[in-house]
Amino acid sequence: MKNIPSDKDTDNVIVILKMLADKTRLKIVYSLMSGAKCVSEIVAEVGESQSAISHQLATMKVSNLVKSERAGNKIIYSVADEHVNRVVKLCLAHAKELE
Amino acid sequence: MKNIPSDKDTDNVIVILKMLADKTRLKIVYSLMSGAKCVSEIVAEVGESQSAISHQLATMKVSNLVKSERAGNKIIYSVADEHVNRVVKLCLAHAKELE
DNA sequence: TGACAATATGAGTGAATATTCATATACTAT
DNA sequence: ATAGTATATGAATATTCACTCATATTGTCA
Repeated sequence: MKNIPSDKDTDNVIVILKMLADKTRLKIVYSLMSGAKCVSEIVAEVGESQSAISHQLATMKVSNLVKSERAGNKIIYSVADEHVNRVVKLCLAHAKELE
Repeated sequence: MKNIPSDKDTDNVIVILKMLADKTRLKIVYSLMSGAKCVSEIVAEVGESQSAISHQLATMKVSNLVKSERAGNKIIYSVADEHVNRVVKLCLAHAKELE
């Protein structure tokens, strides 16, 4: 790396990496990669408590990994940024090669 | 995501993401992305203590992010896997878009 | 061999954070 | 209004982990 990234860029990189580097949050992203879902659907797919999922969704939203929108009774979450999908897929390719 | 990744793949994804999601380790990778370097050079570039860098290099080696080779008095570290470079670059592209 | 340089490592401490539990808020339908 | 469903949130706890300090190891050179 010739041009060392700025501290600001570095901090932003760390935000997205830290968000994805947790099993619960990564599974949430897996779940949302096949389409937007409400919280209870995510809870069912990921298999953690409603509270744990809700807490994580809140931090992921603050970190701009997901966005949300109300639909009546429910809140629909979706992946906020195509980069998130690409990072996950790239890491999965890496993981496959380790097999 | 139609095919949910296996637990094993997921764990491996988390390993690489967790390794990169730390400022000291990310700076080490930045440093090594411009070429292999000995520990004291990395210490000088990253600006953390020799002990801190050495500890981190050890964990990064166990996690297969870097590899090392002795050259006389010194130990030369380098990035172990092209995926590492690509993940970092992709995240940097993401960071730039946030500006 | 002895002094020095480069790197590694073990123990201890402090900070960050993921989950649980209990409860609050917001919307729907009767 | 009331009950019920969906989601959010505050506090407390437990765990993880990055750094420091002190010291050990390994190699070089005179």
